[in-house]
Amino acid sequence: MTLAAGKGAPREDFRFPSEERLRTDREFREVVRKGERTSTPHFNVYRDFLGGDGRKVGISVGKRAGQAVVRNRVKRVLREFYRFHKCAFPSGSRTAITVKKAPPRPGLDAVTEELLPAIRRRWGPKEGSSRCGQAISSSEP
RNA sequence: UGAGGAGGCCAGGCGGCCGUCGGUCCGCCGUAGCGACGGCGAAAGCCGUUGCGAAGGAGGACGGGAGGAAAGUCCGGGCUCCGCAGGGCAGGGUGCCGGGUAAUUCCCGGUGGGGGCGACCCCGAGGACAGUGCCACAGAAAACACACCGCCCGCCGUAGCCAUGGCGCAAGCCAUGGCGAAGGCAGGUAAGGGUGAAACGGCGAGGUAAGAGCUCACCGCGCGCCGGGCGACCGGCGCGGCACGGCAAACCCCACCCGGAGCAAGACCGAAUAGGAGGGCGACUCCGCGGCAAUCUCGCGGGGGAAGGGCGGCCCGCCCGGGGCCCUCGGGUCAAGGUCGCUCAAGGCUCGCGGCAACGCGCGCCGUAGAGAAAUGGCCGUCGCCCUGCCCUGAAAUACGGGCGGGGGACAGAACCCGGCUUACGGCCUCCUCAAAGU
RNA sequence: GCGGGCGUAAUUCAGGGGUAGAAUGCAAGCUUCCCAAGCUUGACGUCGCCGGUUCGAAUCCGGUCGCCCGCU
Repeated sequence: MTLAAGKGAPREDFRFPSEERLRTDREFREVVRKGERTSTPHFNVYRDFLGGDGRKVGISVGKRAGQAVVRNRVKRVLREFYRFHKCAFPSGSRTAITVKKAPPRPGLDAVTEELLPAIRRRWGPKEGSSRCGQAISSSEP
C-alpha cells in the first residue's frame, strides 16, 4: 500500500493537488467548447475525454454568482465535492464546473444532492465505481 | 425603567478526521557538474568504479495562514518607470487660527457661527467698495437711489357751506368776504404702502405742518484708539449717524499646493531592441581637406538651418534633423511563460519622559499571509450565546426556576505597501445627560 | 488594479437654478359603412437614493446604490 503511493492513484484518495486542476484559460475553453454538457439549476458541467491516467477538474465562478465571499464559498464546497466523489470523475476526463447562480444554502450535502445524480445520469456510473462516496467523517467519540 | 450622548473592546471557544497555500528541517531517488582511483591511448580524450552532488522529483515532521472594515477607491504618501534643463499658460485641488505628520481634503487644540432642556453634536467658515452676472412669481420698488400711491404746507380754485349787505310778498336771486371736499400747480417728506426668502438700520421716547438719526437711550453696523492673545479673535472706550442687500457648493479675484502614469509600475531569463516587400517624403547654405588649371562637379570631415520629429495637456525654449522618417502589405515564433519586485512595514506592544491633546523622543520585547482559475476550508462532537415550542414543580413559570427538542450566529475575503476618510454590520463594557418614580 | 460614462413618463431621449417637457405608446372623443391615417383632449413622474448650499435643486456640492464601457 505504501509503495502504491508512488505513481498510481490509490483508492482512498481525497486530495486535490494543483496537478488535478484546470489551470489555464485555454484548457477551460477547450473543455467548455468541445466537451459534453449537462446542467442543474445552479451549475453547468462540461466534460471531455483525453484518455491517459490524469484527471482534471476546473471550477469557475463568475461575478454573477455574487460577491467575493459567496464565490469563494461555492468554490470551496465544489472542491470538497470533488474530493469526496472522485469516482464520478473517471481518469482521462477533464471536467469544468461553472456556476450559473449561487445556491441559497451552499452546504456540501445540498451540492452533492444536486450535482451527483446529474453527473451519474449524464455519463453513467462507470464500472467498479459503485462504492465511492463513503463517509469520511468518522470520528466516534 | 425609558429616551438619548461620548468613548473603548471582541469578532464564538475547545477537540477529532480529511484537505489547501507557502516556510523551515529531515532523510530518499538522482541529472548536469566537480574530485579521486584504475584501464586504454602518442596526445586530445574515452571507458569503468567510487565520493560530493546545484536544480529537479516523490515523501515525512514541525510550526504559520484574512479584516475592522481586507470593501468603496474618496484623499494623502512610500516605491517604480516615463529623457526631471529652465520658464510661462492652461487645468486641478485646498480655503477661520495654531499645532501634529512622510503627507493630506486627515487628526488634535482653539476662535466664530448654528442645533439641542441637557450630556453633547454639526459647519466647504478667505474676498461681494477688482470686475461681470443672477435674484423667478408677487410687489410702488430687487440694488440705483429715485419715480409711484399716500401724508403735509403753500397757491389757484369748482361744487358746497357760513357771515354781512342789497332786491323781492315769498320761494329765492345777486354782490362782497371767509372756509373750502374733489381737481390742478409748485414744493416738503420717506413714517406708512396687499407683497416677498430678502425692502435702504430695529425698537421706544422726544420732536414736527407732516416727517426724517433730526435728537436721545438700548441693540445692530462701520471706523479709530487702548488692553489681552503667536493668531483666528475677544474685551473696553470714543466717534460716526446708516453709507455697506443676498448669492462666490455662479464666473471670478487673492493666497498656498500639485509633472505624468501606475506593481497590469518595473527588472532579469529566454525568443527577437530581429528582419522582408511596395509606396511616399526629405530647402539649402557655409568652411576645411583630397585629386585638379579651377570657387563648378565628385569624395571625406565639420558648422548653421527649413519641412518634419522628440521633450506623454499647450507655448516659449531645448534636442535630433541626407541620418532617416511615415504609410501599406505579408511571413515566422508564440507566451495569458518563468524568476524577481513580494513582504520588516513612516510595523506593533509595554514602560518612562515631554506635550491640554494629536503626537514626539528613549529603553526593552515581539516580529506577524504572500496566492496567481488565485490558499486560509469541509464534516462531526461539545461548551457558551440568542430566538422559539413542549413538559415539570408551583398559588402563579407572561416569577428572571428546572428538563427535553428545533432553529440561528452579523457585515464581509488580502493581491505592492502604509496613513486617513466613507460606507456595511453583530455583540459587550464604562462614563455622562434628560424624564418619571422610589429611597 | 487604473480610467471614463449614464440613471428624468410605459419606451427613447431633451432640459445644466425659478410651474418637468418632446416623440412614440396608452385611453376617450371627432371623422369613416368599418379599419388605417388625420384632428382634439386626457391619464401619465419619489427626476436612482440620502444629506448639504440657496429664498428656491432634476439642475450646484458631497456621500451612496445600480448599470455600461475602455486600458494588459
